[in-house]
Amino acid sequence: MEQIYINTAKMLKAMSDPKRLRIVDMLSCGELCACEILEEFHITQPTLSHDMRVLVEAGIVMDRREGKNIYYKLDKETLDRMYQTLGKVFEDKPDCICHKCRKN
Amino acid sequence: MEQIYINTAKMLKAMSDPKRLRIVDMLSCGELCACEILEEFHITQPTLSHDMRVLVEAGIVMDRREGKNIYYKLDKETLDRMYQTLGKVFEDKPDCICHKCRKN
DNA sequence: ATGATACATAGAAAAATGTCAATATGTTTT
DNA sequence: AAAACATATTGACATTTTTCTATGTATCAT
Repeated sequence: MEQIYINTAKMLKAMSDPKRLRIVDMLSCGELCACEILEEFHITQPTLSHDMRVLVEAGIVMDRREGKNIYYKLDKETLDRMYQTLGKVFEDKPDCICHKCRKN
Repeated sequence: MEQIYINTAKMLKAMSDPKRLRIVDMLSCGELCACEILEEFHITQPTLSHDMRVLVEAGIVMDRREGKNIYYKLDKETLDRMYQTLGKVFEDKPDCICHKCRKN
């Protein structure tokens, strides 16, 4: 399987949970620390910590420590690339496998 | 959790598997029957059948029977709406929760 | 009708995921 | 140094997902 599908699928998977998708939405306009995010959900702190790690490892979110807090923000460049890639996946393409099939 | 996140997350989840994402890519330029898709993967027929059902149930793909074959194609309208929604999730928004947090 | 072809369903096993309570780590405050 | 605070890690358990083999169903060809 080509790497592009693997990478993109990993990011999609990270956002394929309603609460993680909402977290991305919350982060889309700026940084938030874990405690601010936690307030919006009925989950325990370790659960959020795990969810944030999923987003960070997918490359969607970046984290930094400031004193006691960890601040999270979107990696807009990565997210943008992913969005563009996804657009291409949805688009018609002249070299698509289905055209090969149709020749038979 | 708001329905928009639930619906969108469900579609993302359906595409969060590399092979299913590739199937969407293959379908982006036209219809294909199950056997044509199957040729491109090293999976059994029941596995593909299951994957296609995931895509259909997410609303991403439509199916129809023609003789012995089942043809699959993308539901472009649904996919387009999802893509637009995702774009809005990634965008900065004036009414974002993070602005509320920042006021405190 | 029979057999062949294309796909779906059922059942099962292994792997991944989601979630929690308990505890550890790093940072600030006192 | 001790306490308090914010977050991470560990270990456990339940649920979901992935994938297979075996079997069922629908359609076509003979």
